[in-house]
Amino acid sequence: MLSVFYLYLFYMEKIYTIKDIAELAGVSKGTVDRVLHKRGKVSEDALKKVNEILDKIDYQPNLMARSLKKKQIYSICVLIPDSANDPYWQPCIDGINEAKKEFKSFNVKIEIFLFDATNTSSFVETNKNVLDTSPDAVLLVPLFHKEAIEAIEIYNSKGIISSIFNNQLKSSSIRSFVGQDLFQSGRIAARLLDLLIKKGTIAIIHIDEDYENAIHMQEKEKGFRDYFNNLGNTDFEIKTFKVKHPQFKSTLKEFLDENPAIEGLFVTTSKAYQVAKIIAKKPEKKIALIGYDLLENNLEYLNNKTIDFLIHQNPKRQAYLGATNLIEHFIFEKEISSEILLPIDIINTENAKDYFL
Amino acid sequence: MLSVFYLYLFYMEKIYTIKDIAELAGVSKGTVDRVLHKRGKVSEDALKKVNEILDKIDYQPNLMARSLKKKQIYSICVLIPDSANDPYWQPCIDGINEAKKEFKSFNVKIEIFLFDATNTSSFVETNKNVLDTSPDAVLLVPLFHKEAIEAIEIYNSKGIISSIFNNQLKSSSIRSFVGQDLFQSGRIAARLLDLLIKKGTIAIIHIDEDYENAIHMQEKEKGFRDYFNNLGNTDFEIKTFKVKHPQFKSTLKEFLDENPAIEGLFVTTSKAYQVAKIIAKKPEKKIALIGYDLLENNLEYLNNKTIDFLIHQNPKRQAYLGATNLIEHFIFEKEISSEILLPIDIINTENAKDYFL
DNA sequence: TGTTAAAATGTGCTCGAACACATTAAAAAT
DNA sequence: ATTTTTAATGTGTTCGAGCACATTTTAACA
Repeated sequence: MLSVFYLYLFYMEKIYTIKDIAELAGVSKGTVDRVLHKRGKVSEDALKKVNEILDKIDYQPNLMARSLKKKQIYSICVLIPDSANDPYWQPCIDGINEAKKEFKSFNVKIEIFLFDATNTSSFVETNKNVLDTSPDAVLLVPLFHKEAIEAIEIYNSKGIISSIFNNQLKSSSIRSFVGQDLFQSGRIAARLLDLLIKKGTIAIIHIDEDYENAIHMQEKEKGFRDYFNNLGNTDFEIKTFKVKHPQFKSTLKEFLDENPAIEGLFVTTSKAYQVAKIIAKKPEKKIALIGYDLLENNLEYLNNKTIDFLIHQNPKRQAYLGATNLIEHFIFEKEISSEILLPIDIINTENAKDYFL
Repeated sequence: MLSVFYLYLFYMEKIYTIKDIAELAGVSKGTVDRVLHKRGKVSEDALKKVNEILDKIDYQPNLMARSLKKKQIYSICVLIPDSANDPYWQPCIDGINEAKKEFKSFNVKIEIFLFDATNTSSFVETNKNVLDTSPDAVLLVPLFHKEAIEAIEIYNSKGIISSIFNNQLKSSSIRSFVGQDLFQSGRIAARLLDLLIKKGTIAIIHIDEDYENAIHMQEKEKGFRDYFNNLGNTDFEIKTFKVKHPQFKSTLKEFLDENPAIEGLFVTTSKAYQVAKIIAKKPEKKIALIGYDLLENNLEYLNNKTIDFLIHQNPKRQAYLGATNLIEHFIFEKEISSEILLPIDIINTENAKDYFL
């Protein structure tokens, strides 16, 4: 019964055009256009008549017609670390290419610029190259704090929109950040270990890279400790272990030998496989291990159950959303979301392959 | 150096129009149009000339212009169970509305039809109503096997595209399915329990509803058992416990009392909270509990740690992807993906809120 | 060869928004 | 009162694809 009425409304929902408004207001479409775009040269009388109509109806400009007319091509440059040095970044490139493909028939050009993640000057240089193309927006991974801020300030002064993803960075010149809540991410790891083991020592392992991971690791540790602090008195002891790459193997072995009570490990970077390699050789005792990112190496140890869980930072989706946020701003005049926080995916042996979309 | 060359290519990448092709081939745009749309009435000579050009260039029709011209409004009807009876379905409605909003400026009208999940004839009736609007496509949750097949056959005979989501259903008339791999979903639950407990009895609990969950539950059980079978000889014993709603409480209590060795429970439907309510009253022993879906009730018991993990079936995204798959077919002429399997999200206390996007 | 039918090709308008340009009305200056 | 200036309003073209219709070319037949 009622559905007939709704059906009626459904089909009645008129889509108004500028011409419709002009006729309703008794003016020409030129005048309506001037009102809509506040171009002036409209008498008070005409302005009132048009606004009265606009108040009454819900005018939605036809975006097809608009972007057909506006021949402007928006250009977006994306700066990502070269995946040759670190496979973590490959999904980002895939994500950008997906966005590119999806919007290929629209007036946007997206270009990827790769830089060397181990080399600050490569980052600076690449930003210079990007600037030379004078794009409308830049999406970048701000690996190098100081240099990123500098680059973003320059973009901002030239009216170029900058968005970042993967790494958080505070600056009023940044229009958008896409990433994860790292504090929460640490809490998730803590909750998982809390379920896996009941007592003993847990170590937070920071494997530092050549480039800046400090903020990442600190936030994760804070969240991790926060979880156990809020638990109240438990049978857990939590230690932090920092290590740089070269002497990594021997020092970690030492650390484990010195702390026989260790029952669980939380590796705050994507290098859990390096830890797994070591503890896999100690089959006398199963140590719970949690790490980050679906790298080949990590998956290998996940599948042989040396790693219990991996936390997925979803770099592909981060890059994709960073790009589409900008694209949709340009072609659909959407607001740019200032912060997009992705869900933090928990991965085990069985759902790992699902996340390679 | 090299980048200058790429830059050049980048800006040179010409976007061809039908007019361009016509000029290049030395024919009129009408002829090009006939070739592109295989409308016939083209001489072999002209066909060859146009195809030669088309082979050389990468012609991408301007979708703005196309959808501006084609005033046809595609209509898609979506059939979802009413969330008044089962809150599981509310996110589906949200997902459809999101798709609706996203594509509101395009020539698509999406209408949601709700039916009563506990009532077969409501489903049949709603399908009749949908048929009366003669839509271009139907997206439905095929809760009732036989009736769904029948409805889909009718749609097919009228040239209406049908897609399904949430429940798998085999029929050659179905163009698309969006859902999860339920077998794998069972394996994930198994892996989680394998990590939570080392030995003892594990029960698979099927809480049957009035409507058809049978295939769902069977597949999940198969996957669950498959995981443990492949583990080889373990200290686990796996039991299955089926129960219908009315006598639920007492029979489950009985079952637990009769099986004191039970260490873990896997509830194959979204009713884990009902089990949690019972075991929460037995604090003398922590029983590991895994269930499905982020319902209010489930989250409550997840947060007080009676439920250890929930598996997220992502109904919102299922509905959203089901809709966009069809929408993009109509407006961008994309191929309809015949099967979209969503990742199976593992939820604990800490990442639960992330999944309410 | 001339006439007609059929096939092939080309032309021109439309969709809605944007904007340049033409036209008209009102105000200011002579 | 008439011209000039300025403000206000209207008209018409463009974007690219799609399609109806007009026109031309070729084939068929008397």
